[in-house]
Amino acid sequence: MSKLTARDVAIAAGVSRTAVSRAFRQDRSLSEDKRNRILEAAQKLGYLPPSAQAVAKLSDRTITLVAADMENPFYPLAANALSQAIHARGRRLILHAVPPDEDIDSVLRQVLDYKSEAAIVTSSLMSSRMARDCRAQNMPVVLFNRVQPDELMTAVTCDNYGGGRLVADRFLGTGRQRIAMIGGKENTSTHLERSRGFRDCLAEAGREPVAAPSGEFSYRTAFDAACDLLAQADRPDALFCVNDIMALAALDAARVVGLSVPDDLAVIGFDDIPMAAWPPYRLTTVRQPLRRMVAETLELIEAQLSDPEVHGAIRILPVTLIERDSG
Amino acid sequence: MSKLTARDVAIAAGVSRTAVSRAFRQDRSLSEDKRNRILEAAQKLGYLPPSAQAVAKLSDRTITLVAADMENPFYPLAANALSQAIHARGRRLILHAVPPDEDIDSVLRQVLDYKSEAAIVTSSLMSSRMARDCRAQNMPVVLFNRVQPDELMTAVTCDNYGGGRLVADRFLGTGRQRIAMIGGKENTSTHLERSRGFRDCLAEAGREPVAAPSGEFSYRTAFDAACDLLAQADRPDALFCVNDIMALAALDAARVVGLSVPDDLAVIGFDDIPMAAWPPYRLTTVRQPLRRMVAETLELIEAQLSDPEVHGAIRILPVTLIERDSG
DNA sequence: AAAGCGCATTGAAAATATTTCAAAACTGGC
DNA sequence: GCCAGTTTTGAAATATTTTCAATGCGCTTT
Repeated sequence: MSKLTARDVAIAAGVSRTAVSRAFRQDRSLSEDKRNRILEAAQKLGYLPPSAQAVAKLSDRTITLVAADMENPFYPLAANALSQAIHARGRRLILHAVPPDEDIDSVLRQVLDYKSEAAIVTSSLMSSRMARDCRAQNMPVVLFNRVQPDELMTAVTCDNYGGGRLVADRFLGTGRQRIAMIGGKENTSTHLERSRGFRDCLAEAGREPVAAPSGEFSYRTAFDAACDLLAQADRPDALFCVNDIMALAALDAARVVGLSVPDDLAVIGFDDIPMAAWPPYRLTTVRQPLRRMVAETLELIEAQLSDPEVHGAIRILPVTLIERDSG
Repeated sequence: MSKLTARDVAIAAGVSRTAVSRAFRQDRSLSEDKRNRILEAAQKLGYLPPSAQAVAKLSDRTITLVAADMENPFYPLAANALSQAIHARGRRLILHAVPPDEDIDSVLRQVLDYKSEAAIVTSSLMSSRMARDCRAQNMPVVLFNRVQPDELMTAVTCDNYGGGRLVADRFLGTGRQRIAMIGGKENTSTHLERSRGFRDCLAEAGREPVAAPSGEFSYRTAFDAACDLLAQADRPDALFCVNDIMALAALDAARVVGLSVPDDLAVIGFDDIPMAAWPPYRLTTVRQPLRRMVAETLELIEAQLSDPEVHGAIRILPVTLIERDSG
């Protein structure tokens, strides 16, 4: 078996040797159609030109994490857990920070150029087109803590819907009368799933939230929203905040207003960040199984690396209600 | 001016074209001596072989942040600020997470291989040898929030020593009698400088800390240390914690013990993380001028990129005492 | 409708880079 | 000092990349 050269690929794809060379550079003078045909043939044969080999060598054993929203402590926490697990498996992690207003697709384009072994995306949604491109280049992509309506997308997430239900259940079980929630950013899957579970469970008991302002996942906005809510005459006596940072803000607001927790007001959060356990808060919250989520994510990546046909797995991991003192 | 080829480098270095090609690969069949001579000549002429160009193109306009210790909220905060500033300048950031027990040198070796434009290092110390290698490859390295006794090292840090003095000054000015501190990890420059400033200023007033346990920069350890300290009969009435996370732990400990802040106990931290301003804490603290530190860091990188001879600048930026309610 | 123009695409040939291979230089025993 | 083995080297062979002229397609102009 002689060594594989560009000529072999050229013959397989029915083009000139020149075209093969061009397909691997950003050279625009090649029709999209032809390039795809060449890349496909090259992949089947396992051919890489020297320059691509140099790049591939760099990216070897490297996993890219695409993350935005590093203001929410859950994400540094997740990044840290992923980083450690990835290092433990003899790989390295590079993190692409997504600027707040930047399109995920443009970042993933970079990631594709870097050709790391795989990408983990914790931020926003990606276009189906980009998902297809990643698959075409054989780069596994796993959405972390996000789901997306795409048959072929792989994702790991906790049971956000079930978590929302757990909270509603608990409020109902402890006889809360005026149940409210503070939501996150409207178009995120975490916000949508958590509040849907919460509302569904309430609805089954013939109830509904008395208020549901948005806290935009931020301390400051949630603090203001909670102050508003608690200043009203018919203030809620139970408050579900769809993440912990907002729940901590709600507890602080309750303190400012002079309410006693959990007697006057029960507060439950979501995530179980370390601060939730701190003495002044002792926040009851829904714990995301971070270690398991990380482990599953890496497993899915391994699975996709060893068999490129594997797609579309969505792993939803169970959550637990951590009962502390706030509700 | 015709295009530069391997032949030109070969002539300049007095070797064959083959040798030039070899110098740029990991090929071992080339004497160390000769390889260095070739690489030097190539650098002077500005020659890169195609495969190296492909790699260089990837790294173009990319700055690497080498960070560990993402548990301390100051570092995600700094990473975020750096990320935004870097993106604003049309570059991108990749972050190499350093596993807790891993050697910074091995990580920097990777960074060198990736050949990004520059590196910012927030974690631990690097060896002089590595610093030399980075300079040899013309990659600027700026230490962020770290200093290191090396003539040629570039660093940006806040005035940790001065900040320590500010705190001591304030405790003395408000008539505190039993002044203590909780330190961080012993061998870090932030811990050393902050506590040295604090101690020096006390010493000038003929005083010294009544206690100075280590909180290891972590909430949990600092909380325990503070509980110990405050349980004693001759408990301190003023406590300097060398970072904010530990100061928040101290405030929580004071609350548990039933002390009133700031009457029974003054607590001052260092960093001014967002949580310090939260209502239940209202922590008085020393603010690091994060935006300016970021701006200076990027300026130093620009300066080094445009003139490789620039080295050894250490920028120490002034800190401010943010007076809130805790001391 | 036909000719003309500009642009994208293509492959042969030229230029360049990489690998192979055999020779030369060096090394460390004897 | 001489030999066997290893490392280092450059000429030649092989591979890749770039250049360049040719082709064809779509659009405008006549």
